[in-house]
Amino acid sequence: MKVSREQFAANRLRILEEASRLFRDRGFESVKLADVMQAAGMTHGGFYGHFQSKDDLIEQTLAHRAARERPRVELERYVENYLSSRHLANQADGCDIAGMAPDTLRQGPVAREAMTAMIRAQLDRLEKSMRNADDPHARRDAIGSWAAMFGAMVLARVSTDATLAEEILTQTRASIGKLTGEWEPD
Amino acid sequence: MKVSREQFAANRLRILEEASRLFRDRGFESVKLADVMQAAGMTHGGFYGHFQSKDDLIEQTLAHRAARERPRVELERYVENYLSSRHLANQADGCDIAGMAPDTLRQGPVAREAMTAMIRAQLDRLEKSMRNADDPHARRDAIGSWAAMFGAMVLARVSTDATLAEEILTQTRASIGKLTGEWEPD
DNA sequence: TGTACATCAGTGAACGCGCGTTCACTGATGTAC
DNA sequence: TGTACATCAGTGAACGCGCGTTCACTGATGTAC
Repeated sequence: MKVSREQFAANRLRILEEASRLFRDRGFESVKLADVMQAAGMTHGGFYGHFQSKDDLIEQTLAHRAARERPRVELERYVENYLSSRHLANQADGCDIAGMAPDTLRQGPVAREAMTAMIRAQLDRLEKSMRNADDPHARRDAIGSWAAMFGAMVLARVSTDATLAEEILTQTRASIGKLTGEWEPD
Repeated sequence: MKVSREQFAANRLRILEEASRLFRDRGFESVKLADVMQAAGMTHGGFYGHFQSKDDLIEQTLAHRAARERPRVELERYVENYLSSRHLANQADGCDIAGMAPDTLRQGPVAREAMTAMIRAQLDRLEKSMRNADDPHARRDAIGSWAAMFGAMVLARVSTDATLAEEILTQTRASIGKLTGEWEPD
């Protein structure tokens, strides 16, 4: 049965949002189109009214999330939240880059282009949030901190050892603190 | 045609090594068993004489590489090589963790257990290589540095923008230099 | 040391499952008059 | 403002391709005598 124009547009957004959550949680490969459509409250046949293929969905999901406006952050709190047990466990609602960049490594140029835009935006955003934002070293500190945050989250999520995972998060937090000199100097 | 016992053992090792290179380069999913067997100089049918399944191959490949003896490193040079354009481009011969941890995120507990062992060994190795190895902060610096190195390599490899990729590597290198105080203090 | 035979590693064709994709159909939307 | 009809978003069964897995077969290995 046909739906209204507004409902059609809403359905498309719903698919993109549910896909984004599922992809972050379980990766592009193991998430089936039927899973996405079911999560969006439809059956799988309707998928091709919205997207050309699964690859197209992956690309559009990344582009959709990349285009999202994001608020300016307060750096210290952002780092704390990012490197928290809550974020470790909550992949579906967590960082798009931590959740999808590992899978995007194996995707084609279009998907990787969208992910590159997300990374670029994230680095710019962090740089502007640095206490020393006008300092020529702000960019270095932003990149170094972000690489460590992202890396720590991926390593901690791979780990089957909860103690090791927590240690990676905690020590990376301390390490960024030392790097940026923003808290707990030693 | 049957082969000698020695040849059989050699073939198994050859499969594991070729699988490791292919998996690092292209990931677990897109590498087909036929690709692995062809790289090892055999046809795909012989695979099941060595392994129970593709998942079994993935697990044994990780365990095989995790069991490898690794030389003590000279940290400064190790970081330079790790965060180099050469390592960026050369995935097949590069770091096992950078090459396979992103894919292992989506694997079962056995594979993730083997990857966890690799991460643990790598952190211990780096900690012992720190200039301040006896300092209580050595572990923090090792974890912070490694998270940044691993994260930077994955982010740079996802990037379709070569300039951004190089910037991530260079700035992360500088950032680790500042963190560990081992070179180029500012 | 040589011969006969059982074993079994590797071959390559064939199978079959999972999942992306297609398609005939339904019935609500929205337009023409 | 109401009615008739064309459009088309969504349904769910069916299709078919790719690739992991199986299997009958081959011929070299290695053991028994």
